[in-house]
Amino acid sequence: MGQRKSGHVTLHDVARACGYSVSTVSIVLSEAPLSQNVAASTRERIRKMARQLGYHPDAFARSLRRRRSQTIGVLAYDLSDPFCTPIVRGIQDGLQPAHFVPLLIDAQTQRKLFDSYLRMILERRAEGVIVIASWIFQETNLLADIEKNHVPIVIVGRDLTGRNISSLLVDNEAGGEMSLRHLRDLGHRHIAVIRGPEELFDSEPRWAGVQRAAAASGVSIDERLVFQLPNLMDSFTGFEGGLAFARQMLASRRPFTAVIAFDDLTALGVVRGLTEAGRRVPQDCSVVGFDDVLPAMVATPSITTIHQPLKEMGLLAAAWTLQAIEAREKGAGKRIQLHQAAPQLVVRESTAPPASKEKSKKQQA
Amino acid sequence: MGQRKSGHVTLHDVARACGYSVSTVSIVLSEAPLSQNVAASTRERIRKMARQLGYHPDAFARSLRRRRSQTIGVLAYDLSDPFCTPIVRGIQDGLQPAHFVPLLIDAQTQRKLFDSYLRMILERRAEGVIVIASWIFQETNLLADIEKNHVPIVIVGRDLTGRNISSLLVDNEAGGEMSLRHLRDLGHRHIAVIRGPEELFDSEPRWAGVQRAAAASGVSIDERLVFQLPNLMDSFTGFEGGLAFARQMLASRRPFTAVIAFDDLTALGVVRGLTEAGRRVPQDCSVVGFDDVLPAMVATPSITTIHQPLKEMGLLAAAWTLQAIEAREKGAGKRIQLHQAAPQLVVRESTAPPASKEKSKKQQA
DNA sequence: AACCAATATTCAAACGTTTGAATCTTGGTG
DNA sequence: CACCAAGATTCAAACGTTTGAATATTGGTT
Repeated sequence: MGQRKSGHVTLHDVARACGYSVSTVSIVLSEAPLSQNVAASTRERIRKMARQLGYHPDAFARSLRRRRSQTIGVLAYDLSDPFCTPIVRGIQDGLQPAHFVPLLIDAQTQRKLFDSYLRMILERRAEGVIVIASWIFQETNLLADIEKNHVPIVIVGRDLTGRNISSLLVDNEAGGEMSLRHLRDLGHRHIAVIRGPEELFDSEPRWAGVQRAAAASGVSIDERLVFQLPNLMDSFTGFEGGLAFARQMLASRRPFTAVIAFDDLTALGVVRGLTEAGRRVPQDCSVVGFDDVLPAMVATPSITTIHQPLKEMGLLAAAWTLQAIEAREKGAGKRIQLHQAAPQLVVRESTAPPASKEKSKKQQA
Repeated sequence: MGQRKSGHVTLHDVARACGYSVSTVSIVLSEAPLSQNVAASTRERIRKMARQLGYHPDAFARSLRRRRSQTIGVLAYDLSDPFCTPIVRGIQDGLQPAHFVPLLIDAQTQRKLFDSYLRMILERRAEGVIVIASWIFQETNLLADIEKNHVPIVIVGRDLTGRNISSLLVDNEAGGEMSLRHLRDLGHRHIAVIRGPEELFDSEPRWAGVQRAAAASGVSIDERLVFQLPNLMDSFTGFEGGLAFARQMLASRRPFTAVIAFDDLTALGVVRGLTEAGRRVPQDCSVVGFDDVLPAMVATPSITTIHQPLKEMGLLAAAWTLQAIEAREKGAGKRIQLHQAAPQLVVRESTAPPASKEKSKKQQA
């Protein structure tokens, strides 16, 4: 009935329907400070009518006028990677109390999409941007655009403080250390390592951590048992890489009793490869992953891994973004921060002490 | 430099900078039909200046004026469920060519969040809504609101055509049949079944399919080998349920050589339970899942399952929504549709013929 | 009776676009 | 030289809000 041209009920409609001016209605419905001055009876009447007509304020008009979008762009490099979703959830939860909404989109590991969606995010006047990144994010040209528009940006999963961007990631090196130390404590001495792809930021520090812990605890790592995943990678090539390397390792007949895989999917690939060849995990060979994503938890044996506090990282990313926005409003200069979240060793079923002391016997069979 | 009060470059800025009126600049930059009448030289000049200043049209102002948001609200019941993400990807891909953007949010299986986010979607004037649903979506009050605002809506994962909503889901019954027939063809006769939670729409038809195929192929299902998952469920309780039931089945000492699990996570739980008790999959017991999500693929043994064409379903959902929007513009009445996507059996490592004992030996023939 | 301070409500301009209608240039034609 | 049709550009109103300033309505003091 009250609907004029647009399919939506507007302030105007409500005003006309209850005989007050648009201003009054607006003041009441948006609970502006002035609404204290509005007679309680009027308030009641207006509210009732609004409800009755099914009025919802138009976010566009409101944002245009208030110059606030209440939106944070969230750009995930690959939503189907189980790594992303807990972070996203943390972000959403962190934004909600401030009445901000994430504008969440999936770059599907394609640079082209990434770019065009980033532009879209700017056009929708996001007040901040959170990028969940990995290799996809190495160019700076878009950053320049963002900077030009003074939109605060936080990146999770990479350290880009060098390019003046607040960054949030797990302490990869500590995680690497943990995995090696765990295996060492179990008694392993012949440990294979599958490093991450060269392009991926996490690869280097994890490997460094492993090496450091090895040196510190007197374990030497046989170079011939160190592999590296190839570059192009969606969450699935990790699995395939793990599988391929496991086969390769076994074929080389070089003895090893444990594998440190770059991430959980890689670890699962390794398990597959070992199982294929008749090696049992963990009795014949231990495997440890990294990330602690769902598949690692529900596989049998479940994968011992290095847990990343993903949800907490998402929460923090949201908090930083909001606080950067606030700072900008107050005219405060922007402050770039870095946080390395503490990883945590989660011991599950895929690791155990190495078989017996006569290692070669069983393993070469 | 050109930026006045807002942090953003506006049409006005561009106009002033190159000495044309706002209208002209708008016409050129938005490639309106009138822009054919604009001298090529002016066009060039304007474009160049826009680029130089870093102008991006304000989506709010544009949407307000054009009365189009170019946005489809996408409400996922649980983004961290690996079931959701492929659908989301399909939706996003289906929307892109039409220059629509999904406003994607995660209801986290909470009705309260679901409601408040749905309102938010309406306020942001989404031109359509796609709900990826399961149990969470059983009330109609919100639907009424949506209807009132004439926003087309499509639901994927449930049949709500009864409530006048276009629905898109897998043919659960066919899937159920497939899983039973697969096991039967392998020679299994003692098959346990774990049904889905009662509240979940999929549960019933899958079970019906299993029963139908059983009847048709002369396999009888022992009622005492039929279980049902409890109601409250995030994607993880499926796993726990499977594990619990596996233990229970084994404890009952009732013989069975295969398990049909409600979904992949449940299947993985079953595998865990069987393994715990020393039963090998598939040599001692076969397990089949449903959905074909990532964890089923990367586990060892990989899980034989019923594949849902999730991405295609997402694409179709997007197409339907867009076409409903178009129809509404043309004043055509709304048409509600139903599609049951064809599932597909994916044979992997978790199923095999039953161990050849007394009875099964004969039946293999 | 004039004045004041609350209290209650409305005006009108603005946010950044788009677009139908209006205006201003042209050069070409009769 | 008056006239016209394109061709090129601009006017001005609108989209649905918000908000500082203005106005109208009270009853209460001097």
